[in-house]
Amino acid sequence: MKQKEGLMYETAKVAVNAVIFSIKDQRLMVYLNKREKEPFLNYLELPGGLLHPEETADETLSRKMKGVFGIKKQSFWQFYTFTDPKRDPRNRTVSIGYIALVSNIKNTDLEDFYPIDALPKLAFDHEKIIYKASEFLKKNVDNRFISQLVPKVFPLNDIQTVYEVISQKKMDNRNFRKKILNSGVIKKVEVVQKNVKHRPASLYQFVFE
Amino acid sequence: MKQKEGLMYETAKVAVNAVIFSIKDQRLMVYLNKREKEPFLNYLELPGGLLHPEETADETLSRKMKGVFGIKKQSFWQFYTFTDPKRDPRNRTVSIGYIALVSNIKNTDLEDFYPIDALPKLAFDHEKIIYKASEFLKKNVDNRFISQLVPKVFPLNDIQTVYEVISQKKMDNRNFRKKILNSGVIKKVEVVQKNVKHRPASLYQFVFE
DNA sequence: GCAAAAGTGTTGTCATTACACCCATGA
DNA sequence: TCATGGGTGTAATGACAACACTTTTGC
Repeated sequence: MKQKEGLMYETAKVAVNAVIFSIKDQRLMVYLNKREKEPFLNYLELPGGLLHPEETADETLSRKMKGVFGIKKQSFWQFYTFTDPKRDPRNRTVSIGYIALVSNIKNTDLEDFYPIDALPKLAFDHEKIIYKASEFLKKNVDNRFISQLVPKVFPLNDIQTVYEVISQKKMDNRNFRKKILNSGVIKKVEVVQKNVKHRPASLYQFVFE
Repeated sequence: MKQKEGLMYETAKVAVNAVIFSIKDQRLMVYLNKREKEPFLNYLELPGGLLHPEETADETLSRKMKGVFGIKKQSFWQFYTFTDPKRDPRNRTVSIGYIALVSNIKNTDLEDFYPIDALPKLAFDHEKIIYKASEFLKKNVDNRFISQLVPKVFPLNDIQTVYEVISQKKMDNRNFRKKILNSGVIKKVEVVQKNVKHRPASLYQFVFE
């Protein structure tokens, strides 16, 4: 139960990795970059990076996410730390995993999102990190998360789709509407959809203080 | 979004710390040791230690917990990683926090458990770690956790107390019994309490496969 | 008028809450 | 016989599930 100091203890690099989820065409997507150097040259990988000397992991993530999809401080969550001694073949690196959720994907970024149910082989242990992240997400389906995955205003049916994709089950449309409207977490706004080739939907927004 | 390699990145020591909870006299208790060296000489601290070169954090924790309260592999959970650059005044150390739950405290160990609502000043950031751990516990009240906090067989009312202490609210005794019995997670065993100076209680056990 | 998605109510079942008294034992 | 915790039932309320058709728009 006591610690011994000594030469037997190594040090490690400490990294953060962000699993940035979004939803497109009723599929859960994750943001990946192509590696441009060894190891794992040309493999896809999660964004991330090493902690600077004076930074907390949250600060590292903020820095790395600056300007990316408008991800702000309150919209990411630490979910697990990966410590397999062989996870980086170069030297020992532990990775602190974060989840972030984004809604408004610019068209230029769209090609960097991949459906999580059909990923190729990724760099390092990033498949494992993504798997653990989606388990976490599913286990914590909650309006705070959901609200990150839709734009500021949205039709009710869109948010139902988000619930369905994350929880991986279909819901009854009437029951869903009753429940979310009675819960008081969303309210109607005074504009409606335009330029859709069907009946325009009323739009809603979350009412978090 | 891309990583740059270079001298600007430091390395860090990586530690685990275990927040070992138990319940005594309807209070949530945590296991602490007295530090026998600087820094924080004579302050109380959480048990833990540094990762060895070939270990995952889980393995480090298993090693440290070997023989301690009979804590086995399946009975601890990683909950958060602490990365404040100043959390250890000697050198940079990140700490991966784990929760463990124990029920059978031997009398000789009793004095090492402290009620979490009246802790003195602790070593390092261990107060913060304990706070975060109890938040996690409260948010994840669940039979898998609860079953770790009671002996193999127990009276129904004991387990109600455990629920009450963790969720921090009182429950109605009749409703609690109905609910837990209907849920099918516990079953009666064929012995009853003895040597109590009141009506002896029937005893139950969890029925996890 | 057709395609496409939006929107709407009722009923049955089940889970949750509130609530107060008698029982079995040891001292 | 008293103190201590163990053990029990019923009624009201609220949440959730199942279920099918009409509405509004663009083309």
